[in-house]
Amino acid sequence: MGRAPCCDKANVKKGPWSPEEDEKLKEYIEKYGTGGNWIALPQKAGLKRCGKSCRLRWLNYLRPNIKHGEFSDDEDRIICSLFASIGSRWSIIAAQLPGRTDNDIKNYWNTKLKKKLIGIIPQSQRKPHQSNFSSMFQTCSSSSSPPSSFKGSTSSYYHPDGSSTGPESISFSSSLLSSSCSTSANSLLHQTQDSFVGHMETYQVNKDNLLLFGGEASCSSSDGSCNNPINHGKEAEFEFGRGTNMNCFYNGVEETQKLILSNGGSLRGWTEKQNGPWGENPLDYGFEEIKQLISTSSCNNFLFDENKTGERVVYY
DNA sequence: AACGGTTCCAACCGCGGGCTA
DNA sequence: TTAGCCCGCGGTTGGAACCGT
Repeated sequence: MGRAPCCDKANVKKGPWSPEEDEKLKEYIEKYGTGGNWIALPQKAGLKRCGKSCRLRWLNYLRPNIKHGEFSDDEDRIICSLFASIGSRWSIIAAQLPGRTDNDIKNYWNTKLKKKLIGIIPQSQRKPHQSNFSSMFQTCSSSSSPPSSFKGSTSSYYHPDGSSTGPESISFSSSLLSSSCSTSANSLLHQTQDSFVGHMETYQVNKDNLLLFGGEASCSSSDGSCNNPINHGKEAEFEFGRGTNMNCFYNGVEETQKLILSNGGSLRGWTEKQNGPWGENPLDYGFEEIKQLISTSSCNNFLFDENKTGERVVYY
């Protein structure tokens, strides 16, 4: 059973916006704001448009400080590295590029940037698709030697049938420490992804506000954030992906935490979500393939060095 | 100039998730 | 707990603009 339509489709205008409609919408929002209700807005503003259409028009075109036109090399690099890091999460990528909208970036990627990358290396040099645990972490070519806290260990893995294996060890790439990454790479170390779920036995927050796994604390997450991480002594449910940070909430205030697995830190229950952004091709070219293209292209400030990362792959 | 193919981007669509009653 | 509502996201599409012949 499908959901009810958001508006009366027979009585709403579709297609390109006229300057008059733009003016009406802009004027209304500048005067009254959105009121937190896009569905009711078009009627109040005297527009025969769907609320979603109004929202899109405002966000992608009318709102102040929207940047149109050519993307700079820096923006290209950020998009490349973020795509390699988190896939087609356009809203997250857009958040790193002031003035750009997710739609803009999506279009730019699909029409230009991807082709640019694909044109860079010949087909014969491209690897077949693969899904690799290590791909969840970005590495930096400029990194210094990794500190001891780069290695984590798992107490066990569990499977959908309830069985478990282990212990196993996982080593993580040096990019887990943002200090070893380039400035541009740092800018993308922001958003946690949701394609790996797991269970962290313990962690702690050190004086530098870094989350150190292997200490005493707890973290709970189902969406890439963890709640009440300050509570100690409990195991932590978490979910995170290719980002290196976890978004946590302290008394309702979101903070981004850098994620470091320390020696003795305990991970268990790694599962890779089926049909997640890493399990399927985000575009005609697979994520891994695009990533490889990026790693061998002009975006190579953000190299993915598979040799420095763990090789453990856990599948259903 | 005319035509057909391609590119680009604004806009649409459906879905998932959060919120609330 | 559940159902309804809305928002925001990512994928897709339609058509205008552009380009080559």
